[in-house]
Amino acid sequence: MQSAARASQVRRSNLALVLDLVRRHGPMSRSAIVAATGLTRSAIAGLLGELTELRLVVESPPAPDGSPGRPSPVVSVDSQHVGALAIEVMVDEIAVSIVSLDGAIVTSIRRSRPRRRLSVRHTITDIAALVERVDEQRRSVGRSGTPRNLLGIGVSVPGVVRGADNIIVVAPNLGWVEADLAGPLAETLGNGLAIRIGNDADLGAQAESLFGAGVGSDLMLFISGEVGVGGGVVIDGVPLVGHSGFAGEVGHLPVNPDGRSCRCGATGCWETEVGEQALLRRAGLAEDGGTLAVERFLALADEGNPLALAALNEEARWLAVGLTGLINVLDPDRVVMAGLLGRVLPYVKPQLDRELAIRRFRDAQREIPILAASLGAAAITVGAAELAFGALVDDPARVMATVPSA
Amino acid sequence: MQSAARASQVRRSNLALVLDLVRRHGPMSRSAIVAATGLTRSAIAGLLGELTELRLVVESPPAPDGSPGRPSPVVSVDSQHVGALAIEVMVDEIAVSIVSLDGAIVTSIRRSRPRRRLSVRHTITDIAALVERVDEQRRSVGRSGTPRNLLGIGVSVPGVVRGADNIIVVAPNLGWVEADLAGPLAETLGNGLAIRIGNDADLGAQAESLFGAGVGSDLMLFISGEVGVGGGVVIDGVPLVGHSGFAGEVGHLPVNPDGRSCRCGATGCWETEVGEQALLRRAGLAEDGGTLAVERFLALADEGNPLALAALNEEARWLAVGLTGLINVLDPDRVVMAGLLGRVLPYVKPQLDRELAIRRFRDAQREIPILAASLGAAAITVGAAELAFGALVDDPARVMATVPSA
DNA sequence: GACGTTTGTAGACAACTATGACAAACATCG
DNA sequence: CGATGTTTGTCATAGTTGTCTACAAACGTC
Repeated sequence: MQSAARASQVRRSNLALVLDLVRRHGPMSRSAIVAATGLTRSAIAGLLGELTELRLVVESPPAPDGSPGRPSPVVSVDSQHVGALAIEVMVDEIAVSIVSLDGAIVTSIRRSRPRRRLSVRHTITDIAALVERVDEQRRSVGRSGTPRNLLGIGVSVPGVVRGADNIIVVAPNLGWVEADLAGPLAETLGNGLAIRIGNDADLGAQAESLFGAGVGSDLMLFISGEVGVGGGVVIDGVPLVGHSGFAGEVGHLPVNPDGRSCRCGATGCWETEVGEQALLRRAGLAEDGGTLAVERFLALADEGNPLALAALNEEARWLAVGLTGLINVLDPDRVVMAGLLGRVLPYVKPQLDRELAIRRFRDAQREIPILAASLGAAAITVGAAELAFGALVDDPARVMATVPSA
Repeated sequence: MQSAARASQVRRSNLALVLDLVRRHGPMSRSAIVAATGLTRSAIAGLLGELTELRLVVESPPAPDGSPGRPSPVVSVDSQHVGALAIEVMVDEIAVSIVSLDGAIVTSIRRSRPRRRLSVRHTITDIAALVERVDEQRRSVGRSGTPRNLLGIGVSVPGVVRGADNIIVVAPNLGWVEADLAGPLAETLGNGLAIRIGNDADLGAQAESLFGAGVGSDLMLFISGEVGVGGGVVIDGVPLVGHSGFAGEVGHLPVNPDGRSCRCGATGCWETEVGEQALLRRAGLAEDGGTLAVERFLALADEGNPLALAALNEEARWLAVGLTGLINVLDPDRVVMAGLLGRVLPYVKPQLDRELAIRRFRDAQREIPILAASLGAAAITVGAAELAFGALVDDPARVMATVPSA
């Protein structure tokens, strides 16, 4: 049940509303905020005063734009005061970044790692080392663009994460089952920052929804094809989490009962038909070739290699099958494809559109835009940081009360 | 974007909250409302005073229950003052009912109709005649349980409805395409009541969520198998409508690329594998046998007829395939099956559970309850009425201002 | 019948936004 | 260049709402 509204919640809600608006929209004039929110000038003045005092936004002197009337000062997100630590755990790499409140990646360090260091314990050690280096950079003088305070830590993981207790239920490519990363990591880092874990595709989805190809969408379906195929659904800017935090696992949509058996134990999952390995296999390349093989494949496709084109044909067919189901169930206003799927989209788009037109039975007039993600690899970084910013956007005053030099 | 909070919206929100609570929970003591909402006794007193004045709830004298302390009066929904007209358009039948605010069906008239009267024009004529009769009953003296004011009209249709303009995009079994039922119907009835149209499965889903097997769910997946297979998703009591109002069309989830071609033009839709016709066909009965054949089939299954049991086996298999996908994408806390699927559920449940356990790859510990709907045919009636009550639960004061004898 | 407990009521209080008047900052026009 | 009209920020005031506190009412228990 939604909780009851109190008078004080109004302030909290409006504070969050304005902050969220400026974050999504980017720098905007004070009067534009008045227009967008419907609140009065006095109310906005009060809210912006508080947000400025909390050092979450800054007001710049107005820039006369040639229209009559007194010009309105421009409000932007303050990128100097608070930021978040974004940690990305991938199969062959670990990355630690600092993201400022406006969604900019300020610092980022990536380090590849051998397959034998995939355990949770090794991962934590490696993360701690990178965090140390990033923190040095942050503290070092001369770097002025860096936020002075970290609000929290967001971790992206290629696996299923239970929202309730931050436990990684299963991460097939890492070989993790019911793994607790957040607890030991917090202990190791020992900086008291709150840690939240999220599924990489879900985080990418939220980032694209906030700052990328999903801006303005009321129901975005996000599909990310990396080694596996993941997905996320964002409704009016709010990620669909599901009952246990598992929503969006589109990779294991059954599409082909006669298909190959999947890592998950089932048969004919979407992932086994449209994932990286399927694409490489059909093109006659090594299934486990990784990034190199993918680049090779894309080059072949550019050259018009028949085997590669045939593989893309199959890809389009199976993409259409899965997308049809998802579109029928969710009725999104757009589909955003990221990772490998975003890269092959230009090649498969025409056939994909044709197949979708055949398979979707109603309202064929309206074509659902299928777009490539626009943030690239940054999406997951920004999305992970959003895990830490979430509390802030929910209740700015409460969170900032815990920051030292507020 | 969510709109800004104002002081007056607090009142509106809390008024709606309390009304919604009492509607969902049923009669409850005033102190229970205080506990459930977290508001103070004074605040609840004010809100209940207003709701009582609006004649939406009634307070009965407290019934001492043996516990110490002053007993609290019992608050229940006032079923006497406002109601809604629920109209169900089905293939072989039309029904018009009056539903009171507490979700009780007060009056209901059903009339079967021949296949040749399926056109929109005929449908409107038939509805008007039934509404006339229902209205007579309502006005007739002696019927004291009937609400004195109708707030609006909700219409359930077995087809895809575009939320924005109330247009029935397509209703395959009625042969309708881009049909406007609401406009002409409003003109014919001429009573000025607002008409809203909804998909039958969506409405059933909402009703089950409010008063049936979905009570207390945070993400319910509802699947209704009548002639076709429809579905609905209800998140925290709010139906998922999608961008255009099409969400929940699970019947056309592609599950079998080698399957039969579907009415929708695609191939291997879930509906063609688990729908009524598939079940009858596999049992060796006439596909188009309708209700009679279904009853025959269930009788055969009860007797242990091998062909019927084999058909149920196949049914369970394909149910599992579709459900796996939906569960992976949506992560519901329960699945509610209605119509024919609800009736065959007891037969297929064991095998369905086994197949789901194999196919679902993670968190296998937690079994997702699969329940039969508990409202039966009443679900759609109640759900249709909810289309009319929706505005009330959203902003009670505004809506009641338009009711005459408020 | 006294006591403790729970609950409804009433008034003072605090928090918030709305309203309206006024001053400041701009463009335009003569 | 100055007068005029427009837009905007600021300030004090008013209105609405829920909270808090004290008190009375209604119950069970001893």
